[in-house]
Amino acid sequence: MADRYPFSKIESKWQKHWADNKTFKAIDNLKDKPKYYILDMFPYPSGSGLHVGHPEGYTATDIVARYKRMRGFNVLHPMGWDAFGLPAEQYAIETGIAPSIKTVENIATFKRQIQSLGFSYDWDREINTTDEAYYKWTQWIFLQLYNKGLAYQSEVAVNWCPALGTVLANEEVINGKSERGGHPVVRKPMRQWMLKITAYADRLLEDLEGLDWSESIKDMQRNWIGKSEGAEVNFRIADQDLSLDVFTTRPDTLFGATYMVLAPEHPYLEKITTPDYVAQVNAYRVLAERKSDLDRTDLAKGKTGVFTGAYAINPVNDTLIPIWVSDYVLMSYGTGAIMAVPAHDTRDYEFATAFDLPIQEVVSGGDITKEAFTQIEDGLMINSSTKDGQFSINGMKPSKAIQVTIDWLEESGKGKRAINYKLRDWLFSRQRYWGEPIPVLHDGTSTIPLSDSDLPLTLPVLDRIKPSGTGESPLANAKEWLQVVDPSSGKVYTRETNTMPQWAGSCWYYLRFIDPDNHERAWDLEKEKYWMPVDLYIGGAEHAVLHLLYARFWHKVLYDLGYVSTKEPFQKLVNQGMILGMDGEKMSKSRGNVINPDEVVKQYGADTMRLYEMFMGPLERSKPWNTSGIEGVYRFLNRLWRHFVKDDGGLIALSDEEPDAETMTMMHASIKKVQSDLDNLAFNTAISQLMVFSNHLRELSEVPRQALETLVMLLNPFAPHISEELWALMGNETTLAYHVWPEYDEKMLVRDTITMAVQVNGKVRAQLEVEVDAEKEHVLAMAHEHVSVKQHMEGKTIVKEIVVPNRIVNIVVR
RNA sequence: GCCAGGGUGGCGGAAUUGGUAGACGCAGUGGACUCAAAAUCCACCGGUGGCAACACUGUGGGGGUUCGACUCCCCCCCCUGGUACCA
Repeated sequence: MADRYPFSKIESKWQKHWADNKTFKAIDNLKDKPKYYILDMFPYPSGSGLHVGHPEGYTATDIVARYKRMRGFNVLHPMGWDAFGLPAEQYAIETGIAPSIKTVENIATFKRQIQSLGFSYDWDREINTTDEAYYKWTQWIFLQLYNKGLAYQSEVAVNWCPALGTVLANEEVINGKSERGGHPVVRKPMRQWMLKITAYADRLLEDLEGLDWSESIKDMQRNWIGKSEGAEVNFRIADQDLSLDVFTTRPDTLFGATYMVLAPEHPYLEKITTPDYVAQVNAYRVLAERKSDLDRTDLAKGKTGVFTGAYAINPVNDTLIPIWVSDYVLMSYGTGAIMAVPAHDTRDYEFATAFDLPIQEVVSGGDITKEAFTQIEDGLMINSSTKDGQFSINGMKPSKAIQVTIDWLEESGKGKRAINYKLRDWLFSRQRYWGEPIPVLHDGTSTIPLSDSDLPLTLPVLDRIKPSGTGESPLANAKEWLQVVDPSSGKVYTRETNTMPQWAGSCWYYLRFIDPDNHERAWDLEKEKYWMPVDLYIGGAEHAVLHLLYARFWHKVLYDLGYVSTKEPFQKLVNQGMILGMDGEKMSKSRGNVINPDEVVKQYGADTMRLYEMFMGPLERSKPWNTSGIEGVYRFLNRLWRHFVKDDGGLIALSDEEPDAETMTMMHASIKKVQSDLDNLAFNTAISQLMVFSNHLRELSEVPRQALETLVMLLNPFAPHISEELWALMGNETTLAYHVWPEYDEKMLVRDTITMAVQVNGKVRAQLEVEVDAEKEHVLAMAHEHVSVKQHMEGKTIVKEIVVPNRIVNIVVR
C-alpha cells in the first residue's frame, strides 16, 4: 500500500487537539442554543475488550452528535462504565485479584479503544458505577424507594449449589447443574429484596404511547407487562365454609366451566383435599416441585394432574365441578386457581381430554369434538342461562357477553371486574460481593435503613473473595464490616449481605451525566430541567425489555418525588443491529470469527472503521462483517486525499469560480440528501451520496473551493479526522466541529431538462429528454415520434395514454 | 404456538405519494501502467438468446387490484429477534 494517506498521523493529531482544547465539553444551562442529549448504552468493561459491535452504536451517536453541533445545538454526549457484575467477581474467586483492580484495568483498555475512534465525548463527565462517589447515590435512590414502601423483603427460591457454597444466577445453571463443575443445584428459599415495580405497571404501559421508540420494542415491553382485563369470580367449595377466587379473561364462558384447577403450591390444597386423595395429591405436589428444578420446557410436553376429591359450585348454575391440581396452573399468576372451560381454552381442552373430563360448549361456531374453539370474534353464546332464566347471555357475541356477565357478577356479589399483569416484582438482591451494598441494618427483628449521612456504604476490602458457604454473599465473611455497634446504646446491628444487581447502576446513569461531580446531591435540579429528557438513546436490542423497563420505573419514582421533571427518561430510542462474523454467524471466540477493532484501526484508521461500520447497511439491521468491504471505504478516503493533497502535503490549487451548473446541482442535492439521511439515521445512504459527490469532483479539471468545502463539511460527522485535516489545509483556522452546517437551496435542485421514460403497455421503450414541466401534448407528440415506440405501436389501436409530468409516459395499445 | 421484523445480482445493500429495479460499495472479467507483482487508473458486470441493434425474463412462492406493483390487498413458504401453559 504505497500511496495510502497518513491516517495515523492525522488521527492522533486531531484526537490530541480535541482533548487539549476540550472541544467537546458540554456547557450546562446554555440558553442561546437548543440542547441535545445523545446517549449510548454504556458498556460493561469486560476483560476481553471492545468488539466491533460496540463502536457501531457509538459511531452512530457520534455522527449525530457532531451533526447536531454543526446544526447549532448544545450537545451533551457522555460516556461511562457499567462496571459492577459477575465476571469480575468470578475472576477474583479464581485468581485472588480484587474486582476493583481488575475493573480499573478493563476500563483503561475500553477507554483507550473508544478514544482511538475519535468519538466526541465530553470526557469530563466520565462516570463509573463502581466508584463510591457514584454508588453513594445509587444507594440513596434505593433509600428513596425503601422509604416510599417500594422495597420489601420476601422469601424467594434461589439456585443454591451446595458444592460451590454459593447461589447461582439462572444463566449459570445448565440442566439443573452448575455451569462450573457440574454440581447439583437445588432451589432454596432465601430472604430477598424485592422492588414493587408492579405498582407502576399501568404507567409503564400507558406512557409508552408518547415515546419515539420502534413499535416492536414497545410491543416487547407491553407483552412483558402483560396487562389483561377480565373478572375475578368466586367459587364456593361444596360442603365446606370456604371459597376460591379465580381470574378469567373469559367470564362469558362461565357456563362452560366444568372443573377447576389449583396450582400445586396453592395453600388451599391442604384444606380441601379429601382424605382418600391426600396421598396422591401430596405425591403430585412433590413431583411438581422437583419438576420445577428441571428444565422448564419439559413441562409443556403433556398435561399432568390429580383429582383432590373436592368439588366447587359453579356460581352461575350451581353445578358441582371437580377440583383438580395441576402444574399447568401457576401460583404466581392471578389467584393460582382457574376455572377450566375446556370447550374454549386450548390448555383446558388438552387437560380435559387427557383426564376424560366433561366438555361443555357455550360459544357456537367451532367443532369442539376436534379442538377448543377460542375465536372471540366469530361465534355466539349458547347454553348460557341460569336455571330460573333470570340471567341469560344466549345469542350474544362473546365480547358483549363478557361485559354483561361481569355486571351480573358484581350485582349478585359473585365476582368483580379485575385486571392482572404478567409483570412480577423485581428481585433486587444478589448474593454477590461485587455490587452496591444495600444500605440497611438488621437487628434480628426489624430492618433499619441507613440515613443519607451514612452514605456511601462502601464495600469492605477483602483479602480474598470466597463463597460464604451459607448462600449469603462473600460479604458475610467480612466480620468487622458486618457488625455495627451503636456507640450510644451499645446495641449491635448486622449489615445486609445482599448487594444490588447490575441493573441498579444503569437505572439512573443518564441522570448522573448531567451533573457528575456533584457531592451535595445526585444531580442539580436546574441542570436536570435543562438537559432532560435524553433526546436520542442508542444501544443493543438485548436491553429492550429489562434495562429499559427498570430505568423507566426508577425514573417514574424519581418523578413522583420531584427529582426529575419528565415522566419518561428516553424520548427516542434506537436499537442497533448486531454485527455478525464473516460467516454470517454471531461473533464468538469459540467460532473464531471475532474481529478486533484495534486491528482494524491499526490497519485502516479510525475514519475508515467508522465509515465502514455505517456503510455496511441500515443501523437497525444485523449484518455480516466483510474485510474486503472495508477496503472500499478505505479507497474512498484515499482517493479523496490523493486527489486534493499534493505529495508535498499542500492542497492542490482550487478554483474560486462559481461551480458549473451540474456541480452546483449535485452539491445542493448532496447537502439535502445527507441532511435528511442524518435526520433519519440512514447513514449508509448518506455515505453513498458522499461518494457520488466526491467521484464527481474528481472528474473536474478545476475543483471549485466552495464544492470541496461543502464536501468536507458533509463528511465531517462521519470521518472527522480527515475532514478536520482537509479543512485546515484549505486555510481554515478554527475547528470544523462547530462550523455551521451548509444550507441547500431548493431552487438549485431544479434542472432545466429531465429524462422521461416512455412505456408501451407498461414496458419501457424509450427515453425522452424534455424540458421540466413540458406540456402533456408536447411530450406525447415526442413519444409518438420515437422509433422504438412507433415499432411497438404499429398496427395497434391506442386505448389510453398516461402522462405523469416529469416522470413517465405510458401508452396502452391493443 | 403467539408477537415483531425481514426475504431484491456472486456478496453488503439502494429505490419520494405505486412511475425507467439493482444507486453506492465489494467480488469478478478485460485493458492501461510495470521486467513482474501490488497499488492505481479506464471499461464491462442480474439471467437467457443474439456478432449486434435488440428481445424475452427477473425483487421468496401463488393469486388479485392497477395503464403501471420490490412498493397496495389475500393465501402460503423460509429466515432473524422476543416470548412461552400468564387463564
